Formats: sequence, structure tokens, C-alpha cells
Amino acid sequence: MSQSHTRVAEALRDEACPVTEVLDHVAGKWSIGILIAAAHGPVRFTELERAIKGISRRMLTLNLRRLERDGLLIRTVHPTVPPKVEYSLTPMARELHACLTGLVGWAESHRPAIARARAAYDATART
Amino acid sequence: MSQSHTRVAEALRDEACPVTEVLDHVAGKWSIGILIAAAHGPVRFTELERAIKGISRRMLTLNLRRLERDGLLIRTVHPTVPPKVEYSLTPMARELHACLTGLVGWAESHRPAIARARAAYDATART
DNA sequence: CAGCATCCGGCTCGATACTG
DNA sequence: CAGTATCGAGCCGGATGCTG
Repeated sequence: MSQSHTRVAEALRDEACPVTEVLDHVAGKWSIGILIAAAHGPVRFTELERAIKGISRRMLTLNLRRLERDGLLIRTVHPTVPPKVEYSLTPMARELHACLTGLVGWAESHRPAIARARAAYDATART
Repeated sequence: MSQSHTRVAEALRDEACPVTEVLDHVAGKWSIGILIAAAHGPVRFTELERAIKGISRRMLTLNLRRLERDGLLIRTVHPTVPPKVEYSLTPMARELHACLTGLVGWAESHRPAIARARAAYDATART
């Protein structure tokens, strides 16, 4: 294991920007939620808007555009009346989705522990 | 596969806040880098500062504090002159580190594809 | 329905200077 | 060495109102 994370660390050190740049998708407050919500299959704009709850139209649009631009989302416009737009993951994004799922799983299982650590820290640091 | 991501999606929909809250560690621009850099074993403040390159003293300190507070980092102060402080991952953070490694791996392998998608998008959208 | 434009407040972050 | 303090710019993100 020491081998692999050394490689990763070197990638970060040598050229922090490129990797960070790509990882910024995940860094976005909403990106993970959008990607996971869109993984269900073709999802419409409004569905996403309600699925994520808390996101504004503006932020949703912005993130959608960025994810589409970077080849993570496919945007399909159905020229009907009323308009209908569907978003789905590209194969590349599906791989990312797998990682994301792991991340969310971690978050869920450790949430209590984190809350405890936080409380303990606040109690101690309050000298 | 459809089962697992449905569960995750429900977790996001039902209580987007808690999960997002935890995931915000990863969301931070620097968190991933810090966690990966600290995974080497005990790392000193200055080592981190140079390893991450681009981060300011302030941001490093802030992130370090937050990660420590949430039980992801252990901060060990050696009462020597000059002072010496070492950071290392908690077991909980080690698990997270595994996910992060996957993420970075994904980012590295798809960087070219993302760059291409971006270029293509910019070319097309420029009507 | 699925956006885009505009305004604007807040908080993040970087730069700089100082300390135990 | 390992931080803390302060200040100010900038971007993020919410609210609102308008279109095809």
C-alpha cells in the first residue's frame, strides 16, 4: 500500500494543478449530488432540481453546464412543446460514480464518529 | 448495481445536508491533498506546506484544524525547541484515504479525455 | 419546462506582518 | 518551526425577474 499512495502523492506534488483541476468537479458543493442523482438514468432538469433540494436553479444550471462541458454529462434536448431536456452520465462519469458511491458510503458510516470527534474537540479546546 | 446507487441517492434526497456536510471535507479544494500527503505517516507542518505547493499558511492551518476537529487528523506536539508538530491520519481517515486514492486515479487517467471534451464543447458551443 | 441576466451580500482565500 | 492576526479583494451562490 505504501507504494500506491506514494505515487499519488507525487502526482499531487509534481503537478498539483492538473489533478486538482479535475478533482474540482468533486470539490463543488453540488457536483457529487448531481452526478449521483443523474446516475439513475436520463433525468430531467426539474427532477434534478427537486432531487437535490437546497440547490438553486442558477447553481444547478451552472454545474450542469460545467459537467457537460467536461464530458461527464450528456445533455439531450427533445424539441417538443413544452421543452424537455434529459441528462445522463457518460461512461467516464460512470466510473467516477463508483468512486463517489464509496465516498458517500464512508460519509454515512462515519458520520456519528465525526460528530463525536467534533464534540470532543470543542469540549477540550474550550480551555 | 441499480440497488446500491438507489440507496445512496435516497440518502442524498432524504437528508442531503448531513451527508453533504461530511462530504464537504472532500469538497474543500485542499482537503484531498492534505489527507493524501499526511497518509505517508507523521508529517510536519512545513513538509505539508511544501508538499502541497500553492496552499497558503493560512489555508493549511485552517484545513488542518478542521480535519483534526472532525477526527480525521491526529496532531502531535513535541515540546521541543524549536517546536515540532506532526500530523497523521486516524484509522477513520485511512479508510477515506482509500476512496480518495481511487478518485485521484480516476482523475489522472481521464484528464486527457476531459481536456478533449472541454475543447470539443468550446468549439461547438461557439456558434 | 428549462433556462439566462442581473444585482448583491457574504464568506473564502491570499498577502502581509507579527509571536511563542 | 509552527503558527496567529488583520485586512481587503474576489468569487460563490441566493433571490428575483424575464424568455423560447
